[in-house]
Amino acid sequence: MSLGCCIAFPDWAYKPESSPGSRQIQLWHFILELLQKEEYHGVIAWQGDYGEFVIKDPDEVARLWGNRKCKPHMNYDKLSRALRYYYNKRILHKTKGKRFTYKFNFSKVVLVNYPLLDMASSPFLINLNVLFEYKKTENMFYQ
DNA sequence: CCCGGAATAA
DNA sequence: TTATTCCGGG
Repeated sequence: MSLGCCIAFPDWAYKPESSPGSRQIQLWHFILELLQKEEYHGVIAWQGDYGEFVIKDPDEVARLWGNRKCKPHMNYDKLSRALRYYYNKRILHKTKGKRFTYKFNFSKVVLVNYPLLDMASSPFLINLNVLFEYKKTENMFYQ
């Protein structure tokens, strides 16, 4: 278990993208990556309910994402379409009425993995469970 | 802005 | 399969 500035991630979550067998960086993993770093708090940050985040600078997030994926023409319109594909996959959902605001779906995973934990008491454990969901999505890829 | 269909790519 | 691109519609 590694400890970041304020969020704890399991060690497997730090496996480099370039390691053999690993896929290309996924958007929602990238989002978590930005959320984890202090220097991007002016661009994207946790805000409101647990798992809820706000894209404060959509153009910049799109630019960063486009930069990572070598897609220089990336913009928020296209990035948000990719985020919308996560709705059916139950990775994300929209916080209606709040501009540029989305929320990670982790409640179910919390119940599955930590039935006795109080979600409201530990933000970093919730983020941990987001990554457990990731592990499930990736078919235990990192295990 | 936000939504989701459709075509296409890798 | 996960986006990317384009886009009509609310």
